[in-house]
Formats: sequence, C-alpha cells, structure tokens
Amino acid sequence: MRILQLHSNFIVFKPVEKEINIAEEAEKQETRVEEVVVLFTAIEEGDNSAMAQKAINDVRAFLGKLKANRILIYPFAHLSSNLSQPSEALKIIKDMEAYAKEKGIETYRAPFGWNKQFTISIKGHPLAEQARSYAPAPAASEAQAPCEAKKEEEPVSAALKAEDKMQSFWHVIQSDGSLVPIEEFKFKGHTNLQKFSQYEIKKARAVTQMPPHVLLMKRLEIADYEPGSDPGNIRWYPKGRMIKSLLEQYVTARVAAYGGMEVETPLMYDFNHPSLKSYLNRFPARQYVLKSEDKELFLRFAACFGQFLMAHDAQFSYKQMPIKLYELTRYSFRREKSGEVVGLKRLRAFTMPDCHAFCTDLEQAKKEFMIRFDLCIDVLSNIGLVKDDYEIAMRFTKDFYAEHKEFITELSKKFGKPILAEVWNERFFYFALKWDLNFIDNQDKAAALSTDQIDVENAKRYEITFVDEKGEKQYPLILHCSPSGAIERDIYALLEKAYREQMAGKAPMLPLWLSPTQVRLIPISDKFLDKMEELSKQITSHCIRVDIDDSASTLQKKIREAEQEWVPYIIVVGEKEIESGMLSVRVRELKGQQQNMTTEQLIAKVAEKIAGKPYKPLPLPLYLSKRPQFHG
RNA sequence: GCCUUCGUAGCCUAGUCCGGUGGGGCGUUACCUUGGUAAGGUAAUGGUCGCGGGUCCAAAUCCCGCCGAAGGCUCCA
Repeated sequence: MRILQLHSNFIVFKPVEKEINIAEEAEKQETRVEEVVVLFTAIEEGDNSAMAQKAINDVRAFLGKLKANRILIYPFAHLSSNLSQPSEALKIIKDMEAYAKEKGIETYRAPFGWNKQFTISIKGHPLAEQARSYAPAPAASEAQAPCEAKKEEEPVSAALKAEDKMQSFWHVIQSDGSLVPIEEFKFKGHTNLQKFSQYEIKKARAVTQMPPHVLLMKRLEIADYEPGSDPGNIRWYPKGRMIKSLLEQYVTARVAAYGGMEVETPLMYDFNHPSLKSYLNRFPARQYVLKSEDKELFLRFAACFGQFLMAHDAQFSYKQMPIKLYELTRYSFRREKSGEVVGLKRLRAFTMPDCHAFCTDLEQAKKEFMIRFDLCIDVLSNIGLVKDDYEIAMRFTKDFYAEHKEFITELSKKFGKPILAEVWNERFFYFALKWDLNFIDNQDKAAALSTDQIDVENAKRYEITFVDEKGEKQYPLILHCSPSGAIERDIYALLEKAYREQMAGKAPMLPLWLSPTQVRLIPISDKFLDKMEELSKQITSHCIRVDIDDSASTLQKKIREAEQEWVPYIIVVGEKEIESGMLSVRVRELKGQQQNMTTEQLIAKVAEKIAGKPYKPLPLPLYLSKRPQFHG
C-alpha cells in the first residue's frame, strides 16, 4: 500500500469517466473539500484490511499533530506498479473509509475506478507532504497464494482475530468435577483463586508500585536489564547464573527421569518452510525476524519446531509410544510488545523446558497427561513453589467436558483446590485441553508457570506419523508440557514469594539449594583467617557453598550485609569457637536466632536439606574482599 | 503498540513547577579502628544531569524527537 499524504488548503475534484467496469457509481460533478489531509492511495498486491487500519492509525496520529480531523481518501493507482486486483483494492479502500469514520475522523472519499480531474492547494509547512508505504508481513505475502486470495484477512492474524471473536465462559471446577458458573462460586477461603479469576476475566488491576522482584533481582545481584540489547533480554550476574543453571539442571534431570529424551534443535528457522509457515499462521506475528543473504529466518519461540521436524523424520510405531522428546530452550524468543515486558516475569528471550509426548490415542494421552500433572506439581514444589502459591486454569470446549468429565474430575481431585475453567463453544486453538498453573504475585497479577496441553492439530500439519497395529500410518496426539514454565519466571516467582514473606514478618530467602552462599564465615579478627580457610574446605567438601567475609568492616556490619544477602547460615568465629569446636550459627529461617552446633552437625543439617538437588560450587571468589560489586 | 508518569555519579535521591556555580546518603579507595551477632571514625574519589535537536545572554530545569523503565490499556499462543 502506498499513500501520498498532503495537508491541503483545499482540493477540488470531478469524476470524468469510468476507467474500469467495476467502477463505483458517481455523479460527474465537482466536489470541493477545505482544510483537509488528502490521502492519495494505491492498493498493492498482498495488502489487507489490517494494513488499512494501520495506515489510518498512522494518519490519525498525524492528524493530532496537525490539529486537523478531516481526510479525503483518493484512490490513486499511479503510485505503484504492483497494484492489486481492483475488486480487492476497492474493498480495502472501503475498509479504510469505514475504519476512519469509526475512529471519529471526518472522512471523504473520491470514487474508485474513475478518471478524475483535480485541483489541489498544498500547505507550505514541513509536515504537509508525506509519503508512506506499507509492505505486507513476509508470512502474509506468502500466504496470499492464488487459492487463498479470497480470504478475508491475513492468515497471520487469524489466531488473533479468532480470539477477538471467541467467546469464553468462565466456571470453577470443584473437586467433585462439577462446573459452577463463576458468578455463583463462593470464593471465601480461596482469595488467590479470586484474584486469579479477576485477573483472567476482568483484567482489573490498579497498582503503581514497581514489581518487588525487579528491585530484588538487582539488589541481590541476580540479574539486571541490559540496555545494550533489546528490552526483555536479560543480563545474569554470577549469582543469578548459578541459580538459573541449578534450576535448569534440576528440571532437566526430572524430565529425564520421567523418560524425556533430551535433544537439541536450532534457534532459527526458515520462514518459508511449508510446515512452519502454516504453524506460524496460527499465531500472532511476534517473532524476531532476521535476514541472512536472501533467506528470511525467524528465531524460535518454542521448542516445537525442532522437535516436530525431528519427529517428522523419525520412524516409530505404537510399540514405542508414548515417545517423549525434551529440550531446554535457551533461548526461546518472543517479541512481546514493549509495554508487556517486565523484569523476569515477561521476557523477549527466555529459557523454556519443553517436553513433547507423542501418543497413539486419546486414552494414552490422558494417561500420560495425568503422569505429567503430578510431575509438574512435584517439580514446582521442589523448586520452592507449593500449591498455596498458585492457581490452576483449565481450558477446554463444552464438548470435551461432556465426553471426558471423569478425566477432568480426576485432575481436579488430584489438585485438591477449585480450578478456574475457561469453556469454549468451539475449538479455536490447536489444543483440545490445556491447563496452566499460575503464580499470583504481589500486585495480584498472574503469570503462568507449568502447563500441559493435548494438541490435536500439529501432527497432521508436520506430517508426523506412527505405524499402528495394522501397519497403517496414523497421526499421533501431541502433548506439550513445560514442567516448570520458563526458568526466569520461576526465579521471578521465588523472589515475589520471598517479598511476600518479608511483608508477613518473616526473613525473606531463597530455597537453600538455590542460595548462592549457603554458609558465611565471619572471623572476629584477621588472625583467624587460616582457621577459616580450613573450616571452609571441610564444609565445601560436602558440596556446601561457603564463603569468608575477610573485608575490613566491623563485625556488626558484616552480619548486616550477610543478612541483606539472604545468607541462610551466618557463623561468627573467634577464639571461643576455635577452642570449643562449637559454632555459633545464626539461622535465617528462625529469624536470626543463634544456635550452637558442631561443624559436623551443621554439615549434616545443610546436607539433609539439599539432598537430591543439583550442586554447583560457589560462583564467586571464596573471600569477599576479592569480589567485584556488580550492582551499586 | 497506545495513554500516563519517570530517567541527576556504580546504587538511592534533593534540585525541575518559577532557567542563573548540581547538594546529600550508600558504595569505592586511603588512613585510623581489631571488633562477639543488622550500619565505627576521618578524608579522598566519583556527574557528557538518558541521547539528539531547538528556544534563550544563559537549560538538569522550557519545547520537539528518540531511547530506556514503571503503571494502565491490550496481550500472554
């Protein structure tokens, strides 16, 4: 679409004769419009109504600057050598006109398909003359294949449009599996579910505070924004990298134990690959796009692509199923709109464990779904997020519920708390059933962590088949599961949870296995440093992270700083301890209460609490005096 | 992306409305202090006032554009 925009004192035009047979009806008389922004407009191959709206929105922004509110849409074919079919062009022109009127712009239009004579007087100011052109999005132009040309809107936005039109009905699933309309549900005792419901349905919030986890992630030197990158691409300091890495290792180990086969797939894919193209069309255009020579690539926004392409080429039969492929994507990329990117909660580059299970039929899928439901809840609780911290939403169609009520009942019984249900009349997405588990933060906002879904479309789209008992090819059902959700988001949830506990009067902390320093040794004086080092070696040999504060500050200040770093065990060591062998341990989870114990008792206590979790050594130098400060 | 608010040293912040030599705290460094469970003392160091343009004799301050953040809208596959 090309538009020549002229801020005019006036324009006079007169239709002379029809140029094409589908020209609109018009009278051959002069029209004069004063003080108007004239839009000479050419509609090109591949243009669509979304683009028409975009163009009008741009014009609107412009009108604001010019303090004008009158436009004339003037069809003007001469701006382009790549015109669309006249019928299509007329439709889009009309869309522009309708949309502009809807937006309250005083809109005039010159007739389409006529040879017209005109006189125009253009204002002299710098903004008076503007030319703009709108090219279709790459996927959209591809999809404008002849057979699809009659489609009303660009395929890329099909999913979005569907969402606009889609009606959902909100219910609560009680533990007996019955559905109660949300208006009738008594939320007493379920305040988080109520907050979550309101977040999902009304989207009603009013907060002016900075998200607590953003301040914490900086202050604790976990992560920070990186101004040198795109928003939502995060910088991880040593402590943060360690935390993130431990979570990655933990989730990966759990999925491996469940039977997921870890694979690795490319970060970028060809826009024009046939399977990918139609999958992309199911989603809003939110990709990072990059050009490499004459190829157009996009960065993956999930692990689906690589795993599906792999499954497409794999040979398997019902005997091997369910087959589970797993990848921890570092990273998945989604170009979320700038206003949506927040701290560690919503990123443009994030780390997502993604496990797909290929199942023979719905029975097998349901069975697998149940196993993974348990897995997800257990993984989260080991990460440090328990059932009180989140709520579940389940989404399905009316028909699915009717047919599989027992199954849904079983899931809700397992969860043991009421579940928010979104019920659709028809299926809009590629899944038949989906649940997501949502953390509710200090601003009463929800963020999805774990999720699983039964995908009934993509096997066909990617031509993924298995051989059944009769030797015939069949399409499997595909389950998509992220047992923990994005790793960054887990950290967000842990920080928000810690903040909440602080507000409730507790000492905020991370789970022990994720604490960068688990034990801090504070010598009373430099002369004990040698002893400290011995002690630290003894503790470290049990895979416990210990460090030594050898800085020049006072004892009290060192304790204060250790507390501010959320160190779980702080040990002051002087003459007394070295002589008696009894350590005086300040225990954070007991609000700083001091306990006397031997080194062995301390080691046993810590080891017990971190049993079964992955270990990484201290991410920073042993001595605090050797550490740089990453954040003021 | 849109609307609103904000951006002052590594960090927190005063000053901006009403233009006229940018002030404090934390940190860092040095010296003193060698301390028994949440901030010891003194001094030094540190600023293209987010970036670019404009108005003005003069801009952190007023105007325009851009970048970044927060909140709201929208969105979250």
